[in-house]
Amino acid sequence: MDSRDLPLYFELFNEIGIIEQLSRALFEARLPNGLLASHFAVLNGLIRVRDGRTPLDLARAYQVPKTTMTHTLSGLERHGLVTLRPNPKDGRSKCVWITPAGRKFRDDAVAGMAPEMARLAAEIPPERLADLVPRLTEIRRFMDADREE
Amino acid sequence: MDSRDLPLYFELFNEIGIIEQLSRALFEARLPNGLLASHFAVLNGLIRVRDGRTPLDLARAYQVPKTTMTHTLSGLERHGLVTLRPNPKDGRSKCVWITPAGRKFRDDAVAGMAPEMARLAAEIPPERLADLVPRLTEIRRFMDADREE
DNA sequence: ACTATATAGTGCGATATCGTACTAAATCAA
DNA sequence: TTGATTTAGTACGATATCGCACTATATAGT
Repeated sequence: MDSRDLPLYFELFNEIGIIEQLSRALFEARLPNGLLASHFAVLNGLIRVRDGRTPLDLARAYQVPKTTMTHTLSGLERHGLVTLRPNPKDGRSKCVWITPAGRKFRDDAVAGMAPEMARLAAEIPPERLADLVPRLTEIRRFMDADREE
Repeated sequence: MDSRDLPLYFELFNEIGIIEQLSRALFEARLPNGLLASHFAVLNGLIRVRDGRTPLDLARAYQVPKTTMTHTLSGLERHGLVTLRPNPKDGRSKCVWITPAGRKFRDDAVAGMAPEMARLAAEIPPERLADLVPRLTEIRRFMDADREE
């Protein structure tokens, strides 16, 4: 790699970091009481992929230490948004199930974000994202795979 | 906005969130002792833009509460990487200056990341970023401006 | 000038994140 | 089968992040 290209890669991650911070702030401003983006992300994954997965599966999916996932799940359970049951296939493990309240909470959060997304869409139309998102996915996939070596 | 476009925007922020997490982990793995990405980011900004700015300026630049910036700066000062001096133009305020040690620390961190960036560059060549980064910048600028209303 | 308001930084408490170490259960090795 | 190793989850402690409230200084209104 030409060393003159290095700043470009730093700039990429810099922009991504700032957007992440802004989007998280935007998001959390619409979530009630003690619930954060991390809680929403887990609920969202339980619906988008499937529920019944183990805490460790979820920790790997979200790239967080398992202790962090334990903490996040305990918060979700305290709010009645998920239930933890023993894993019938492994006595050490548990399975995470989303509750009706959890599903409603997630749907409401998504609906609440729609106006914000519409404001962004007015500036950046979907056609421009159709090209952008796959490129980010490509980068994410590579980094995710690269990490495991 | 067509409601069918909504998932695309969620996917955008989802990808950005994951990449941010992976890049931060990659980055912090290369930083010594008690120093995190937040510390590096501040040092980097003091060099990229200029030093001598106030803590509040920095807090705004990085979209963090001023209490968080106070904490981050105290950590940097404890490690001798920045110095805080009274602001000659405002008795309530201070100015943040990077030290030679801080400059060296930042340069070393950048150099240490070069191999990681090179691995990414082997997969995603700079030509593809040349187009990607400005688009992210556009989104970031809009969100940043939108936030202040 | 004097008062009211706004602003810069910090102390403090609450919660989040994460590393280390531990327990219990599963798997592997012989 | 038995003992060693691996794995799932958690308890605990350290630090990060952030909101609230406070002090000191600056600015605006009169």
